[in-house]
Amino acid sequence: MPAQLMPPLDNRALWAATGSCPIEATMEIVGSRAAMLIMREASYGTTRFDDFAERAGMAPATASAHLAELVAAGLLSRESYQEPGARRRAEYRLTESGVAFVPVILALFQWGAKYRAVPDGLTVAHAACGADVRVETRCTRGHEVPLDELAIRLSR
Amino acid sequence: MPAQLMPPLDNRALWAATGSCPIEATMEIVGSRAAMLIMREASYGTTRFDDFAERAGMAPATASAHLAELVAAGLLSRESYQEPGARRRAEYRLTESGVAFVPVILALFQWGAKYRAVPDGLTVAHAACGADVRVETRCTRGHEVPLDELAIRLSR
DNA sequence: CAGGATCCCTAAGGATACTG
DNA sequence: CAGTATCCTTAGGGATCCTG
Repeated sequence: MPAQLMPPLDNRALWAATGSCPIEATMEIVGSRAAMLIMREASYGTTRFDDFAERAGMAPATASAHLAELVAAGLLSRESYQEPGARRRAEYRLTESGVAFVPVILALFQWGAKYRAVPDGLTVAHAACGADVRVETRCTRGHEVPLDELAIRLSR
Repeated sequence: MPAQLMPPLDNRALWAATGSCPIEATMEIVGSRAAMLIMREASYGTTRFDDFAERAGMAPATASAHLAELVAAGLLSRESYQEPGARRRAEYRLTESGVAFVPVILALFQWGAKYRAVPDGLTVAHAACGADVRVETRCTRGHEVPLDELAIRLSR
């Protein structure tokens, strides 16, 4: 039905020219289910160790390992802080590159909501105006780009 | 630095209300590196078995297993065809839901290109006008939504 | 609360070889 | 070309228990 997306090309020639594939590089960091769920939680505002483990439904050891990896990869920051009179706590927050990762989460969310999850489920909204949010593919000239009009190329 | 994204909330209450998390549901299908790379290839226009295995750099058995899974999940279609005088071939193409998955690929691409891969690497362009393409978060009223103004909610 | 240590176990996936 | 079959290794990740 959808004819074809982009002319067939030999990607390996392209990857060879640049040294690495951005998608593969990304998948090396968040390619596991656990890492992606941690990023989901962080995107929802979770900051505490136990909350990550509990809400993402994983063992503390798993949460620990993946939180450390994501901190090392620069997507999360770990700061320990202490409110006066309380004990020390650690908190994990999205860094700038972590925030930049949110569109990935959103794209996964959007696809799953449409093709996998129950209808009338969750939506993501623009807090300021209340309207639903979706990810769009748009070019720098402002056109919304149909998915069959994408072309990959070397930028130089 | 990026303060926080969305007010902290207990997602489990939300997931319980709807039955499943769209992101988890999506990760069950394409949560493995191999499956995602197959989707990358399909998005680039690869259609033949051997090309998938070779370009995604995986053993034929692995390619076989994941192609079958993705066909079963409805993201790819498998058709065998026969050009007159030639032998039968099988070809895998994106279905409608497979095309809808492209923004995920694009978001991963965009993040990796910015934070992981070499600069001056690959870009994705709008074939019709030549300008670079990126994924944007935009609400239905047309605002481009800063990532710290997203709010998740139950749609009913 | 925020983990570290240990154990175990299964599934993902590479390598190699073979077939219609 | 489009796979199947077999073997084998590793990493992901659950369960449990312990600690500052």
